[in-house]
Amino acid sequence: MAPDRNRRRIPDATVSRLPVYLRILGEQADLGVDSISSEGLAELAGVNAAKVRKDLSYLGSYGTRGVGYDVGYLVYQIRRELGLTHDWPVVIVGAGNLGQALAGYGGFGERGFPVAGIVDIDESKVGSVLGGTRVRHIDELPQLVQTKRVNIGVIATPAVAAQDAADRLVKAGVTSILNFAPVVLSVPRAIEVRKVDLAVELQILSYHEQRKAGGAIHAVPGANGRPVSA
Amino acid sequence: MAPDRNRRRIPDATVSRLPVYLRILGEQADLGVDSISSEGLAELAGVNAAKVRKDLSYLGSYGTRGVGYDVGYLVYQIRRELGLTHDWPVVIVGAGNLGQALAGYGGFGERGFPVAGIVDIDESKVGSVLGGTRVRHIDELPQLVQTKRVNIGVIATPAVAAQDAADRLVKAGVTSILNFAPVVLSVPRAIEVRKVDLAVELQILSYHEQRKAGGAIHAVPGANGRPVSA
DNA sequence: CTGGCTTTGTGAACGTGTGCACGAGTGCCT
DNA sequence: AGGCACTCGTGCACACGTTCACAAAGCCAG
Repeated sequence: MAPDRNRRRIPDATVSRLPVYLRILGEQADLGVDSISSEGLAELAGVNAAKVRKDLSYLGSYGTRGVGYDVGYLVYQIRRELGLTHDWPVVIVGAGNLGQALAGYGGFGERGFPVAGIVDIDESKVGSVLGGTRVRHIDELPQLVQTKRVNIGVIATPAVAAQDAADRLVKAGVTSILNFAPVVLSVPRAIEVRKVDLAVELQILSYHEQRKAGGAIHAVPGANGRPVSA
Repeated sequence: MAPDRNRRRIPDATVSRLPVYLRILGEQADLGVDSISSEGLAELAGVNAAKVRKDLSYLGSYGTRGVGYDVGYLVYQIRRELGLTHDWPVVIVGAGNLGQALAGYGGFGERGFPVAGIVDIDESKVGSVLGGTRVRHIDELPQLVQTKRVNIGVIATPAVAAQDAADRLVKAGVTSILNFAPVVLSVPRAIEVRKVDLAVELQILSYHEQRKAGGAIHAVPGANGRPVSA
């Protein structure tokens, strides 16, 4: 056994599943479960057991053959790998509907992502208080990012304002962005961007619905074959 | 059956990109652009040009060599393939922070997913009006789904209530679910589920942040293996 | 201590997705 | 009319992700 194998370079697909394992393991720990098999974890996570084992193997060999994984230790290792050993304050840009909901949603702070601040470009929104945080003007962004050591920015602006928000975030020193606006952001290579687009998700569901209905759309009685395009 | 149907079976990865192309094409159309090359579209979508061409080829050969794609026609074809030729009313379960934001966010209706209704299990929330829609009690869900012909349900409840919400949606006849709660839902195979988990997204960003910092820090003593006997 | 049972960790096969490179059409210009 | 510049559509090779299958490793009973 090499003392420290190259545990680096975890596949993207695995990284996106680790948070799911982490949440489940936390729940199990709360239930008093202190050991879990790859199969048990797989069932709870809704994935294949071999996938769980391979995913966890990227962290190192933390399981015990014939027994399973120690829940507490695994939680610790995953948290370590995901960088969740300390909080990551986030700044929200945009105090509209979504920004308000995000700020009001307590889940962020609980999970290690406290809202360091909310900013908006609209003067009329500045000063109001959302989820215990006062809305500040976007010009205060650089100062906010620096004093609170914020690395992660959340864009909750309308589409047209999103690129400007991104530019400001990057300029202020943020290096990761979670973007809720339906736009493709243009940012320097070094900036990590993740996008959450509700319309896209719904349209994907629409595709599958359309597919199910594909043969027999109830709304078109008597019409056989495909509709004639005008 | 029409032989035309054989061409169906679009890869998942492509399906998830079509909405992005669609949005961009719509914007271009509004700008008066009536023809676009795969390279132009690729740039706007932030992807590879060959990927765009391959993606669009699954819809059929709707481009013109030497010229590009007719924007209007492509919009029509993508909308058709995604099943966006008519509206898909959605029902939102959970009138908390997120449910309110979703209902208040007008973007749904605009993009063809009007909010047919919002339901909550909490009597005290029933009756209030969000985004022009009155909150109803969850017991009215089956009736709502049937009268408004809803196929898509959105779960915006706390985690503990999500599975129950899913069960009710399925029972009411919904066949696609967009889940915002951080739980793995258990539903019949035929039900399409998509999950949006903000904490997961943030944790993925955290991983990358940790990684960036990781190279410099690297100050973990005794990182080799775990203690032999517990 | 030995044998049997359980579960991990991983090599290998398979499937999906990506990107290059180039043939095949298409329109424009001379 | 013919050549040329341009761009699509796609075969192919490679990268990535998933799943199977099994040896290695640990635990327990007797």
